[in-house]
Amino acid sequence: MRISQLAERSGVPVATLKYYLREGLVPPGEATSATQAVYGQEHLDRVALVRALLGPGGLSVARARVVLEVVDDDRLTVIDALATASAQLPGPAGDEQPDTAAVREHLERWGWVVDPASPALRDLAVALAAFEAAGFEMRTDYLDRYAEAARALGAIDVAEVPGDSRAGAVRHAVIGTLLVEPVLIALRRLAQQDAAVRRFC
Amino acid sequence: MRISQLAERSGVPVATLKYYLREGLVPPGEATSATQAVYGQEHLDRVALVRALLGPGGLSVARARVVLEVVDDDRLTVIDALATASAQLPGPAGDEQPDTAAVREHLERWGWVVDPASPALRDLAVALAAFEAAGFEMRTDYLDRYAEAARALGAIDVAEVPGDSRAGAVRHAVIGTLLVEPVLIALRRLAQQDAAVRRFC
DNA sequence: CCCCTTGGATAGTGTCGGTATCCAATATTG
DNA sequence: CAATATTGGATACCGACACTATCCAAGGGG
Repeated sequence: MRISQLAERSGVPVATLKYYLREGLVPPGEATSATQAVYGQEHLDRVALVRALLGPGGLSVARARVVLEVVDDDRLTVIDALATASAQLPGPAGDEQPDTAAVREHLERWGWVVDPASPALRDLAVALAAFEAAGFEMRTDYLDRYAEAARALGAIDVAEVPGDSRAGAVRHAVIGTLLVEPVLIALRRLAQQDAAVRRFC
Repeated sequence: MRISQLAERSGVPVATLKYYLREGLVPPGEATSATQAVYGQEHLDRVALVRALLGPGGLSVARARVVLEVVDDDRLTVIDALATASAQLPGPAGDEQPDTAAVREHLERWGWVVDPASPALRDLAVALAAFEAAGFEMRTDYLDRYAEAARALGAIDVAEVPGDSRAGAVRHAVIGTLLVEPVLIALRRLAQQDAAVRRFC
């Protein structure tokens, strides 16, 4: 199909598709001449993925490009791809360099094995600092119960990753991690409402 | 204290404080003359809260203003305040009006009681739609396990809300909901890493 | 043959947080 | 009391970002 058809089927304006092509979020179509290219189902899928990453996923164009490059790179192992990509996932804003000692202590208590350079470590430290800066106290037993729930979630997710193909595994792990986050947030808010109704009504 | 001291102690530039005052995120200080006002500890706390909402909380200035108005409004019940405020919390982007029938079916299966008009309901439907639009399948048993974990989280949170003062309860419920989200996201990513290491290494 | 679409480049738009500047009124200090 | 500094308030400006519009020459289809 040509770009106008790609625009029509994906629901994304031609000008925006050109922008995505320019930014490297969508691979170029197969050129049939200097001013013509054809696009296939793969491009349609890719555009849908890009829209999901930029919209609900909350990624900027620059971060989405890096994530997609990682997903596309066949040389990386699943672990490496996950680590590289997760560094691009949106975390708490700011470029502070928080003290992660307390966080690493928690992880040790839970028996979690993670890369000490992981950006999620920093994200957690920043998130906890922001919580306390806003005037709340993060109690250890509260955090421990949260960690236990998170451990269950992580186990579910990793069990879900297909083991047969590297590309499929990376794609599922990276994109799944990101796009399930809004699902989890919405579920938690609904669960809070249910619990609040039971307690206060 | 005067505005320059407020700026110094909070670490926020004077120009930005003026911006927050203009936008109604921070209440005006007590005017002592036409060109002078004094600020107290309450303002310092408020500025810290605003920074947390705008930064890690991910709220826009406009949404933060509504959330703060709700928290400040003594006439609302805890449930009403939670509902009003949670409508301002950042959900998946976009202004689509998704079909929530499937989501309400899930809730019924889980036995959750929530306001059918809740924005979180819409957020969940949008998040699930985005996940599927990106080419993934959301299996019922996967979602069920996520819901079970979310239920545990919601119960923890609501048990945490102080029952003695309305203002404290609303503040804790609204702000706590929001600021714990980045903590949960970071915990999940760390848990995934741990689980991935155990599976793939 | 001739108009239409295309790829490619470039410039413009709207929003949004945040800054910078200016001003007259008022404190503070010597 | 006078010189200097600070303030509140208004307004203009800024840079980042995700598009969006325009223009152009080169093909392609009828």
